[in-house]
Amino acid sequence: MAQAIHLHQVSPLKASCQQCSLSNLCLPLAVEENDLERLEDIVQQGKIYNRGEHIFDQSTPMRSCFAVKSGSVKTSIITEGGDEQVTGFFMPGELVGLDSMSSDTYACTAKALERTSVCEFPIEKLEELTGKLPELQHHMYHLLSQEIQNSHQLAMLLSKNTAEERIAALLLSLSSRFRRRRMSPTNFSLPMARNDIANFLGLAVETVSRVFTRFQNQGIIRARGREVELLDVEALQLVTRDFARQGCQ
Amino acid sequence: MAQAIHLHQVSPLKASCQQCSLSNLCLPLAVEENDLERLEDIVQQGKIYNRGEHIFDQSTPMRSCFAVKSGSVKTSIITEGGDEQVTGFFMPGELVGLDSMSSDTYACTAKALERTSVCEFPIEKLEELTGKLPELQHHMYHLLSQEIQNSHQLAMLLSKNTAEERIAALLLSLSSRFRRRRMSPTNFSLPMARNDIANFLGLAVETVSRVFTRFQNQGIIRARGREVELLDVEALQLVTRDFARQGCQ
DNA sequence: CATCCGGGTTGATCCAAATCAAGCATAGCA
DNA sequence: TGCTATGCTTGATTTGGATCAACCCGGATG
Repeated sequence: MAQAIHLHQVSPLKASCQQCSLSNLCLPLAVEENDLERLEDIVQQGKIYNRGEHIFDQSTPMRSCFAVKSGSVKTSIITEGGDEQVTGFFMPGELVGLDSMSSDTYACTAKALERTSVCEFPIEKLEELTGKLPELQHHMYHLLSQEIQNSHQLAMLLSKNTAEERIAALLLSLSSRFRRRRMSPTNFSLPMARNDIANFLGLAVETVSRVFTRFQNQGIIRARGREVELLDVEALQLVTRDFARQGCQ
Repeated sequence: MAQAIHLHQVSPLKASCQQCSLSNLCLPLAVEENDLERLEDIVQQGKIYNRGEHIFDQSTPMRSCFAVKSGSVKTSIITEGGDEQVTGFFMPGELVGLDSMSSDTYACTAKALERTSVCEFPIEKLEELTGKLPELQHHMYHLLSQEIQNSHQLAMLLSKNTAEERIAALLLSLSSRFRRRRMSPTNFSLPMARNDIANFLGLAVETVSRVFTRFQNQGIIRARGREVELLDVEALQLVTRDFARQGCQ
């Protein structure tokens, strides 16, 4: 292990949540400054995964959840039939594996969409720590419930909205997540393939492609491969809202 | 300690999880016998709601989550446009409100589908207690993650499955939940209207109706209004294909 | 008792998106 | 340099379920 080489040095494996630029998005935000090292004690920081590598696999023993440090992660369920259902995309500062929290085995597979580094939180130690730090416990509950809400939101998108609305919603979601990280909310590169977008949104790849070009022709976005520029955010928001309004007619 | 007043009486408000027939499905299952009264201390038991009454409302301050004691509950999100999206049905022994856990306001509205009694767990006290009882905390995490998984399953159903598969899956889910309660898994009455089923599964009412009669003509079920009899469970499982999961515990 | 009304069923028509089918661009590789 | 694989786009055709429309039934109401 290349990492072992570094061990006798200035302990690069010892996490330093304080210095992490994501500390205001990630778990540290819920921890008092003087308790922070207790969190740092249980974290294993800096694991790197290459594009396509699995961080954990569905049905294997659940040991940890993971915070994305850089890169991005896709989670998906594989059915017995071999069908894949993408259940989420995770960006820096976000926690992966919450859907398997306190389960015996992972409920989904997590795969790096690009070169990705993560911080690992062993579940036993995390549970133990949340028992001692009410703020952290509160935050964990909040994250978990948030995840449920997200999923309900997705279900709503899938059951009630058109292809255009779904894609507009995804673009806006990504946009706001980039903004949170102080990156451009209008000019970013999609971490995932069209295929993954289609799967996630319950569409055929062809439909995703068509909607992208339609948006482009309308001057709402500009897209070249995975590079995307949102030219008219208002229009995108309008697309997602129009449908909600139709209920009134 | 106000509850102590009632203790020498017949204690109508004092919860008695021990005697509750659902204790092996509900929160008490995670609590040691000698800690049980700490759980009982924070519960407000026996609230009754009539058909159609709201247990809590979306966007109002989140105070408690609720265990269904008898009857059944429907949760739904209302969009700005007035659209309703049913997010779940809850039966005795199940916890409602987890999607709003540790949020400021409720993320959905919970409505009694019939005359329903619930036990109320004030969220602050519950959080405090889970900090002291690791088993209970573990169970809460488990319930929350389970809820995420259920929602992912629903998303998959909505994005990949046909009308017949969705309805078969719902019937099987209800069936297994009745079985857990030691009730007939093949002969029960639906707590919800066709309308709610349609909304929940992302279908039109007409489609739901058609599928029911189709199943009936195929001899898979017998349905008269809300009364349902599953005549051929194997056939139903076959319809759902790789969607055989969804069992709990 | 007639009426009304919400919930449920059934039939006819239409449409958004899936599917089928090519073709194109880029990257990795021998 | 060409070959293959992979991802993306575009066009033609098909289809599952939505929508529109009518009707039925049973229980509540005046």
